[in-house]
Amino acid sequence: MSDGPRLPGVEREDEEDRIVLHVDADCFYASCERLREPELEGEPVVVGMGYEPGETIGAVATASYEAREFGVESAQAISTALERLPRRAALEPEADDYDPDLTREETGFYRPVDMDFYESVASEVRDILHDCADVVREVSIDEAYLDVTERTAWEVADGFARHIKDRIRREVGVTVSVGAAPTMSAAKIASDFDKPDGLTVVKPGEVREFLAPLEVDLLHGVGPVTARELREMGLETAGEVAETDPEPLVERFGERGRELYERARGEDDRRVEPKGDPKSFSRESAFAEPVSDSEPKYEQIETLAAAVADRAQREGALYRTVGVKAVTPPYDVNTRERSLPGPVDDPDLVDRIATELFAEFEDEPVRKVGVRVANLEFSAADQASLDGWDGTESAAETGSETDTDADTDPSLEQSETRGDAADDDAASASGLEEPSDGQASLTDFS
DNA sequence: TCTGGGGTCCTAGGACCC
DNA sequence: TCTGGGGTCCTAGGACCC
Repeated sequence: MSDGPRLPGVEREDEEDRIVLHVDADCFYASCERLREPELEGEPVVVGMGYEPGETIGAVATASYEAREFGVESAQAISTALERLPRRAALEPEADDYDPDLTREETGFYRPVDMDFYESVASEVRDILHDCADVVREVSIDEAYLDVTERTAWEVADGFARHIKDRIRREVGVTVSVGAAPTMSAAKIASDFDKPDGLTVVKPGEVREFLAPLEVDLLHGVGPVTARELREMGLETAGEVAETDPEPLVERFGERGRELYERARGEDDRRVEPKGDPKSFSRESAFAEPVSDSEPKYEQIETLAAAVADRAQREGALYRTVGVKAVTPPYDVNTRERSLPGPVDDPDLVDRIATELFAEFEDEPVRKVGVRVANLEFSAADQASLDGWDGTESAAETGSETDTDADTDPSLEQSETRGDAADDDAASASGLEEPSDGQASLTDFS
């Protein structure tokens, strides 16, 4: 990095010359399905979340480009997708949805999401990315930023990106689109510019020009709401945003407005950094139709609470906040949450708090419920070493069914920390956290 | 688009503290 | 008893992303 003397007054040396790649797999889930079912090559493929073969419930997670031609879109209800693109199986007379008028050409293949499989494919892609860059930020299962400043130069950046694309295609069998630019935000847009199997290089000095003609909603962070408001302000393209007076933007959108203005001008000084620890874990699930009875709702809450707590345990996370979500018709999202005085790892507590928080909605029609833990702390390593005197590694190994007895695992031990508390929840699970309010009683660890 | 699931970040008001 | 200003934490909601 510091290869050579720096002229006084010429700072931002390292801001000038980053080479950032954004690598984005093309309709990743559908590509994965084709890996194990090569017959799907060239055919319309729809991967549905919550979809079961033969059913019409769920939503489109990914549609192959062939399927998109029929108007099938991501996030669409499967029922809608099926109207636009019936499934190939409907050609068979014995199928429930058999339709004698259908032709092969107007049908496609529907598959349920199989995250475990996609994860295994993604990890092969990841290995290649880490092999090709010093810093990789994984954004999602099918998307990552790479800082390749030390690996290539602008003159040959397209060859370098091509090399990565080729390796992934050869070694894994899926195609990716790559954008190269001096900033993360421009690289992101560049990777989207020429999908699928695209490669777009935007060199320093070309960023403004590249962005200028793009519609505002192509900017990262501009969704339907912001796009509409920008249009109301007379701003249709990134170029128009770049040239406008930023003050009204800041007034209307706050900090985001400033960011929007800068990104439209190609200004983005974020470094590519590895992703840090997660901030929250959540699980949610929708009912087939709004449910008014309290029973099934509480049952779901309990299931989700257990799943979330289990996830946190497996990941070695303590949490200080437990929350629930209740989506009521037509589509009102209600959230409730409660924070504890200290971080805990306590599945029973998650269940109890979630149940209490949800009570408010027990008589209302609810179409979707969720449970969340947040304010996470990852002290698993410390905890293992401190708790480890008894040889057990962590609470993760103990089934929550069996360890109602706090003695079985010190990390689950609870202590009263507040006389007043309507929540005797007010407990800290480990002696690791020195409670800021100087609660005693947690020091009885040794 | 009548709506699936898992996340992130920002904002705004109120409580509480100094 | 009235009153200032600043900071932090908590909660609820909203927009957005994949």
